[in-house]
Amino acid sequence: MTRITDTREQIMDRAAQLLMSRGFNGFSYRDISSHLGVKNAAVHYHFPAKADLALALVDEYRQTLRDKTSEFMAYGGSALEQLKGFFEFTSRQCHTGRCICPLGAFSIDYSELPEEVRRTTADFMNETIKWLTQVLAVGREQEEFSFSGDPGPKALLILAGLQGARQMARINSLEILDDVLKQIHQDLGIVT
Amino acid sequence: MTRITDTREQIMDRAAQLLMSRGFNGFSYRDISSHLGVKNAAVHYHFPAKADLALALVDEYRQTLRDKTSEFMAYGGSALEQLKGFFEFTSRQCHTGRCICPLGAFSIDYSELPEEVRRTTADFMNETIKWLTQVLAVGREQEEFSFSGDPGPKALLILAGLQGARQMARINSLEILDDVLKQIHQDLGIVT
DNA sequence: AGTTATACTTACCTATAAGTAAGACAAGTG
DNA sequence: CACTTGTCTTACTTATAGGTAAGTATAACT
Repeated sequence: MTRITDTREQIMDRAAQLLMSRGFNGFSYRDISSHLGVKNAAVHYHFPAKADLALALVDEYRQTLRDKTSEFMAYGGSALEQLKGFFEFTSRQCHTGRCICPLGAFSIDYSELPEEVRRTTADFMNETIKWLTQVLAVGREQEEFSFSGDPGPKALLILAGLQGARQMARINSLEILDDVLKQIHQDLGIVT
Repeated sequence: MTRITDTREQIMDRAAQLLMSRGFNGFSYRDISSHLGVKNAAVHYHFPAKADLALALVDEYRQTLRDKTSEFMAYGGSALEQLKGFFEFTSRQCHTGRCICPLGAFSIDYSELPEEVRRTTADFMNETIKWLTQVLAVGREQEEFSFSGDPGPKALLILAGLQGARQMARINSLEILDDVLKQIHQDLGIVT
């Protein structure tokens, strides 16, 4: 009774969860198949090599971000709302066990990944940077928040801060992410 | 003619390099032994389990930091110099291929690590946070730099920013680390 | 000279990983 | 009805990982 691509979606879901909780080299096809109650080869049927799975995962993640941000990129809008949405998304992911960002998960094994995965991962990162840079520029223009210097490096610091906070939160506690988010707000002059 | 503990030191050196370039699960005893021209079991002789190696690595790293900071923690001093020393140390590590900070390397596999390694890693992180918090507090007191809010969260943001920047630099380029460092300076009101 | 400790090597073991080839079976199509 | 297509299972292969037990060489100690 399994619907078409039903298993495929389930594989993706489980893989995404595993990727963000253990890293790319931290889970195996067995972890996926046993959880779904299918055999190992079933996963290989949908994703012949693990690199195919990696590619699908990063693509899916990128598409999600694109859907959420494309409207803003095209027409502008409330930068503060975009920012808050992003922060909440990040926070919620961590609080549901998906503490490692896909970028973080892949960065460790980056040098061993196939070229296509590397390119897609890098593209994803650059899109994110570009988006946040514009959000910061627009938001300062509209006086929703303030900061000194160029929006580009500022965007990098915020993204790196979130990335690092997620890592540190794993070792210590999720409080660290909250503190870092609070500090980012403070540095942007956003009253909470 | 191998001097006492000579091989042990070489193992540590190579392991540290591998840890910071591939992550803890990204290298094997074989990677170490083949590089040193010894057999696999020789590494096991010095570090029976990989967890023992992990412990030694994080301990060594912690000791390094302790040596560099203990004087400051005891008597105070120029916070700006401490900060610059830390930044330069980080930057130099990345530029010599040791892009992944040990904390970052362990954070991915954190949940699978033995309790002792986890505790030591967490201790190391907390020591670093404590140190940077004090550096920030003293530096603001002495008007070497400025920022708003508590030193604690600010220290977290800076550490997380560096941590994240190292990851992002792996995917993109080392320029990202430089940009993030520049932005941190800017946000602290340090003129470069 | 004989014993002991150190620092290895040789030769294994077990577990698990990714991956593949071939077959089963159901649903739909000409 | 025969045939194809999509989706899986069974039953492997190959490679590598961490780890161990037993033996060897060398220097140091008594």
